Amino acid sequence: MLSERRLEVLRAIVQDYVGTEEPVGSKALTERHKLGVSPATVRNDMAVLEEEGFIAQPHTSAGRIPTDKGYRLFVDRLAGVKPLSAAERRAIQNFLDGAVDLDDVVGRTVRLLAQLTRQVAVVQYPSLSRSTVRHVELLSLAPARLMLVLITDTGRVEQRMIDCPAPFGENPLADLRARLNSRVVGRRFADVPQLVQDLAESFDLEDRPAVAVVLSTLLETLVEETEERLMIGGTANLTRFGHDFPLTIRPVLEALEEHVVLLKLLGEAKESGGMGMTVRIGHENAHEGLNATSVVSVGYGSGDEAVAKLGVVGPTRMDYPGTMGAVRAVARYVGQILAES
Amino acid sequence: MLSERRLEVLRAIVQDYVGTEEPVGSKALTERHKLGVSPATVRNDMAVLEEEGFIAQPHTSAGRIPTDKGYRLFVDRLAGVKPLSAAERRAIQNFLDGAVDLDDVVGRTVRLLAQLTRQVAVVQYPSLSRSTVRHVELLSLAPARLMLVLITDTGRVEQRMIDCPAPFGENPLADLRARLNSRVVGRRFADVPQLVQDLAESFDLEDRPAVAVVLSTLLETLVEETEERLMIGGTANLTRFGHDFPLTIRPVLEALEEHVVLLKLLGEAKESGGMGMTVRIGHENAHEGLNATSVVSVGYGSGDEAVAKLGVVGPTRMDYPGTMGAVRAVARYVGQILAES
DNA sequence: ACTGGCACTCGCCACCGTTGAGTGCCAAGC
DNA sequence: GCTTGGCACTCAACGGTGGCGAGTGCCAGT
Repeated sequence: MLSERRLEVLRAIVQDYVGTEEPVGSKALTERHKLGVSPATVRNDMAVLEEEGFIAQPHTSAGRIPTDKGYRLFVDRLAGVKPLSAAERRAIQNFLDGAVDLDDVVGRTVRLLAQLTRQVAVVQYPSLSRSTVRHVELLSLAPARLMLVLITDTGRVEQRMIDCPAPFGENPLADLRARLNSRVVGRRFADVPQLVQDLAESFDLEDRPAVAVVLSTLLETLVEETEERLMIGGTANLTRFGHDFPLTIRPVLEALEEHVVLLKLLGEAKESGGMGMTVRIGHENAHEGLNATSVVSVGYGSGDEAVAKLGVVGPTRMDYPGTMGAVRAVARYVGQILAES
Repeated sequence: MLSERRLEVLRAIVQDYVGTEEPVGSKALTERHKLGVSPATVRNDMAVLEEEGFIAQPHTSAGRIPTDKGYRLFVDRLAGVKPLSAAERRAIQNFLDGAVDLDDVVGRTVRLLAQLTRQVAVVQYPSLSRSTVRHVELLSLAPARLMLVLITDTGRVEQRMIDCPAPFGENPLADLRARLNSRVVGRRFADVPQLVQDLAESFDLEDRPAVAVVLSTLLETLVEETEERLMIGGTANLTRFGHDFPLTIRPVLEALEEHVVLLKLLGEAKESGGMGMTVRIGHENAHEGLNATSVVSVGYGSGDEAVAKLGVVGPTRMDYPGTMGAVRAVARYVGQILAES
C-alpha cells in the first residue's frame, strides 16, 4: 500500500512535471515542496512508486515522469477540480452571450474552451436523439418535389429534398402537414416512428405513395441525423506539445479530422452519470493516435439531462484540475445559454 | 533578359527542389536533366538567376533554392496545369457522388481535395449573395413567435426566430407567406430589399408592425448570412512541411482557424476572371502566418458564374502543376454536382 | 560562349572528454 | 524500523575538433 507521504510525492512529481515539462529529481522535489524529509527518503519513495508503475524514468539517471497510471491516480485521488476565478467566469459569460444561433453558440464555445485551456477544444452539437420536435414543415418546390424541414427544440434545423412518385396537391399537403405536426410536435425523436405509423392509411389511395415517401424520409432524417456533428478548434495549441514534433502531433491531427472517432470517444465517456466529467488518460483512449493525449469531457444540456458532450484534447502532461474546472464551467454556461433560447 | 536556357535551368531547379526538398547544385542538375551543357555553364546561369532574385542559397557553398519570385516565374511562364489521370478523375466522381446534402458535398470536397493534393484543403460554402431565393417559409411556433426559414437555390437553409410585437393570426400569416414568395422566389438576394419594400402597406394596420419585423428579419438574414462560411481539412498534411516544426506550422494553424482571414484570402483571389485560378505565393499572401505558404484557389459554381471559392494551402515548395490540376478538376466536378441537385 | 580545372567555403557528422544532475546502495543515527 | 548523509556510478547534454564532401567562384584555354 502507498503511504500518505508517497502519495504526496506523486502529487508533487505530477505538479512539477506539468509545470516544467522536465523529468523531476529527488533534490529538486524537496526544494520546491516542503515534504519535511530528505532527498534520500524521497528517492526510496520514488523507487517504490516506480516499482508500482506510477512513475518511470526516461533513461537511467534522469528524473522521473508520471506514467498514465500515475496520472490516473493523481486525477482520481489527489487532485480536485480547480474552480475558475471570478474574472474568468465573467469572461465566459461575456464571450458566450450575444450568440445569435446554434452555429454561433457552438463556434463561440469552441473558441472559448480552446483559449481557456490552451488546448484543442471539441464541442458536439446538441444531439437530436434526446431532443424533441418543435415543428415539421413541408414545402412544395415543384409539382412532384417537396422539401421537408425539421425543427428541434435545441434550435437545430434539418432539411431534406423529397421526390414524390406522383404530383401532390396543395390540399393533401396541408392536410399531411397539419396531422403530422399535431402528432409529433413536442415528442421525442425516439417516439416519432410509432406515432406516425398508421398515418398513411387515412389518405386517399392515390396520395398514399407520396405520403409514405414523406414519412420514410422523415424517419430517415431522424435516424441519420442522430449521427452527430461536432466542431473543433485550437489546433494551433498542439504546437506547444513537445519538442519532437512531427511524430507527436501528426497522429493527433489525423484523429481530430476523423469526426467519427471523436464522436465515439465522447460517446464512450459516459461513466459516472450523464453529466459527470470523464477523464481518459493516454492509452485509455482506444484510438492509437490519441495514446499520448488525455481527453477531458463532460455532458451539457439545456435541462437536467445531457444532450451532448464537450471537452478538450491535450497532452497527458496537462493541468488536470485547471482543465477540468474550465471544461465544467463552460459546459454549465452553455447549458444555460441553450435553456434560455 | 533571361535566355531560354536560363529559364530551363530555373525550371529544373524548381522541379528538383520540389522533389527532394534539398538545395540543388549544379552538378546534380546536369545529371538529372539533359540540359546539354556542363555544370560550369549552369553555375554561371545560376549566378545570373540569383542576381535577378529568382533563386537564393541558404548559405555559402550550398545548392540553390527558388525564391518566391522564382516560383512566380515558374508558375506564370514555365509550368502548365497537369491534367489528372483517368483513374483520378474517376475517383473524384465516385467520391463526390452520393452526397446527400450541402454539408455533405462540402465535407466530401474538402476530404477529397486534401487527399488528392496531400495538402490543406479549404472550401467555401456556396455564397448566398449571388444565389437566388427558392422559398421563404414562415412558421408559427407560438402566438407571438415565428420562425423564418429561407431556402436558396444552392440548397442552403437559414432560419431565424422572430418575436412579434403582437400576436399574428394564421390568416394574415398565410397571406404574408404567399405574397412574400410570389415576389421573391427566383430572385437574387440583392434584389429582394427593393421587391418587398412596400409590402407592409397592404396589410391591416394592426398587423403592420409584425409584418415589418418579419421583413426586416428577412433582410437582415440576407445581409448577415452573406458573410460566408467555410470548411477546412487535411491539416495533418502540415506535418510534412519541414523539419523545423513548431515555428513553421504554428502560424499556419493559427491562420487556418481564423476563418475570416481565409475568406478574405479567397475573396481577394479574383484576378483573371471569376472562375480563373489564382496562385498566391509566399509573401504575396497578406497574412503573415501564411508567408511561407502558397495558396491555389479557384471559383466554382453551379452555373457559368462562380458562387464560391475553393483551394489548397501548402508550402511554397509544392508541386504547382499537379496541385493546380487537382484544384481545377475538383472545382469542375463540384460545380456539376451542385448544378444537378 | 562554353568547358575543365582548381582553390576555397562551410555545413554536416562522427568522435571525445567534461560536466552535472540524478540514481542506488549502505552504514550510521534517531 | 524509518530516515539520513555519504559515496560511487551512470548517462544525457554540451562544446570543441577534425575530416569529408557538396557546392561555389574564378580563370585560363578552346
